[in-house]
Amino acid sequence: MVRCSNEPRLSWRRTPFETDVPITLKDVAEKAGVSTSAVSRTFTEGASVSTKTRRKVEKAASELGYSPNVLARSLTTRRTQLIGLVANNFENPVFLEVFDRFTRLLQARGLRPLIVNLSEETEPDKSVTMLRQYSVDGVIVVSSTLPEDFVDAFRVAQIPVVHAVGRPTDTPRVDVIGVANDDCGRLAAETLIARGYRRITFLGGPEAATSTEGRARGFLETANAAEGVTARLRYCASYSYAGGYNGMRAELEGDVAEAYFCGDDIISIGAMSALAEAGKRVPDDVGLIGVNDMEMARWSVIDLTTIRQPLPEIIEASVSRIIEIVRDPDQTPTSRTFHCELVERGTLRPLPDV
Amino acid sequence: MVRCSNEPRLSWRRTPFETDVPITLKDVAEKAGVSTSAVSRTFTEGASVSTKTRRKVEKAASELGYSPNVLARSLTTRRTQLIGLVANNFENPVFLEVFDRFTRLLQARGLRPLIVNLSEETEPDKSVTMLRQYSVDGVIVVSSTLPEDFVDAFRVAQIPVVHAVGRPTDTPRVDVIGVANDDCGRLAAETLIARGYRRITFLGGPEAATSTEGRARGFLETANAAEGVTARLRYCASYSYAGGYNGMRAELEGDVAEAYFCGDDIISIGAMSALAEAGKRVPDDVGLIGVNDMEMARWSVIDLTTIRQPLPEIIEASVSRIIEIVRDPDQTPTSRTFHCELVERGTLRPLPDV
DNA sequence: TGTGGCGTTGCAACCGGTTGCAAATTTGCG
DNA sequence: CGCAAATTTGCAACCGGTTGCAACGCCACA
Repeated sequence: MVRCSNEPRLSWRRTPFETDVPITLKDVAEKAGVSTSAVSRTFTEGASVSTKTRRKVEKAASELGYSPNVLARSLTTRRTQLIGLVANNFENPVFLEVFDRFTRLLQARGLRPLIVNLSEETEPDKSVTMLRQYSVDGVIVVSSTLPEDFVDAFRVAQIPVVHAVGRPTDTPRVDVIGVANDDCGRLAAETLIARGYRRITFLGGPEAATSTEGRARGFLETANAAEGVTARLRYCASYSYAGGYNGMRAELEGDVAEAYFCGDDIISIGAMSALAEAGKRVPDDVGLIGVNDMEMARWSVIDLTTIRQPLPEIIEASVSRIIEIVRDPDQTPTSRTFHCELVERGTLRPLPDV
Repeated sequence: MVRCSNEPRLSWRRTPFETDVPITLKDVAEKAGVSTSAVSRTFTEGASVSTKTRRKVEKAASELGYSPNVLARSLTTRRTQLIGLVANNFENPVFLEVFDRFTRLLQARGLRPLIVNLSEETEPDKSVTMLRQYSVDGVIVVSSTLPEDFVDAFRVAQIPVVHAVGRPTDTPRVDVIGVANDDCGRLAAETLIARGYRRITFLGGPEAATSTEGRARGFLETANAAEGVTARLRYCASYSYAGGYNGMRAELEGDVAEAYFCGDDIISIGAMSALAEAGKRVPDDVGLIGVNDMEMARWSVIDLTTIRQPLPEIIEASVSRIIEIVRDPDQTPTSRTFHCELVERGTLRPLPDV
């Protein structure tokens, strides 16, 4: 390999980016007539450099279009500024909003998201290896359907990890940011009952998802406590349109309930489609209420009544938290719980007249 | 900093991931009783190692749970296996499919996607710096609305770049993979005219988007060549639900056309919502045809007639191409053009009886 | 047994940075 | 102006790997 950074470059114009070989510390040091340490320190917060050399270095650096190589730096600082963003559901449109927010927030903090798509991965260790090879500073697992072993694997591997949209508990094994799922189920049941629905069903996500269980519990608790209300459960194969669609198709073969609490907005939309195909009108024949309040819920073709999960807040909290843990890894994991609220739109019948 | 990899570890069980400090080459070398070079070569394809040492090394490595540090390696090999994935539209749900496919494909090839969200970035150089600091091997720009300066900036910075979903031309400045946008516009116009629509309008994306111009051109060409057909144009502010919604709202204030060719499925859906709110039925009162054939287009609540852009193929081609360019950067940029096809669903009136 | 050839091995330099330490310089103060 | 303290600087080692090169061991063949 030929390094020729010392020889004059051939380009007729000397703009920062018209160089053939990446500029290194050494190039800048030479040009500025100082040691490489001086250059390094100029680019290191809080290091000791006189204003004079700093100016010389900055001049040389900007003339050469130099910017430090984060990866080389990471070798000694042990910080890559890389954050693994692990997800396993690319079917639910809400995740586009989620990625949008995560990527912006991370970028704004000088971090870079390294996406890991676990859609068809079953080996926790493999995903750990994938991220360890890149020495990510930390990992944000954003999923409520990923088996616990996955997030556990990061803990065991000593990689700082935050589980976003996970299930908060009193003594979590890793940091968790999520919502009170049972409250969410309770709120749904209360809302449906208040609307006068009597035969109601929870059309949940995958039975194994951490979110499903809590929502089912809260829903059933409240429903069973109410006079004359019968509540049932049905799980969908995934948090996706197809999941909701097929779930509702199955319902349509039997006794259709008066209203459904869907485990996610996307399930509601799938259900809505199946109902439409079967000639049932929403909300006239069947009521629907979802969870999330994703962007699409407010589209007027959808116009979905739903329970808002404060995703922006959850995401912000996750990013802040991972930064904290990276800075000081010896923290006891904590749960942070956000609360849900009802968002009224057009898929439930109005409150009965008093 | 204290390195203590030589001292016995304290954990009661010796599983690969229950170590406190990341395992390095040296650890493995020591344990296997060989030099670090031997270890390195064991993990380097095509290097010269005897079967005996290879076995010793592999044993030690797996006992220690060692996997090489890609970033450290990249210093000498000049390959990080990192691919920048640059996008600026996180509002169009089709991008979730796009990300899903890209991330899977890249992972399958041993590459890692580094997402860069350019939603609110206006400085091309900044995005270049962001990616150069991480020495990405290459960049895939996936957008038809990003100003050309951005992808140009990568070219100038000598970073291998592929522009996916871009506008193919005869002499592209960077590699481009996309569709024949004017064919796409032509196909739309032909389809609408065949259905007997006479007053038709192109409800395009942002006027500055590379895709919009070609589609408009093909659309107008064909429409103007047809007897008794009048065609108009209206641009939407963005490829998003809101873009389409507001675009159609503006239309509704004037002369509503008989049918609309929407520059993207998501624009169709926005338009559809605005129409529904105005009490217009699709396709009875107004016809709609989109572009993309995104997942949602087949949802029965949407059921959108559309022109399919072969995204899976475009994405596969983009990944293959970036790998080629990374391997051999001195290639003349080429365009690769895919063709569109009509997908019939429920938002156009049927063919008139013959 | 001697010798040539080949596959394997380790040394040491290097990739692009950072950082502890001691030397060199500047500053403050009497 | 002299001297000690504070600040700045460069040297050199190191981060975790790779790789050119020369030395090594082994085997075949004469």
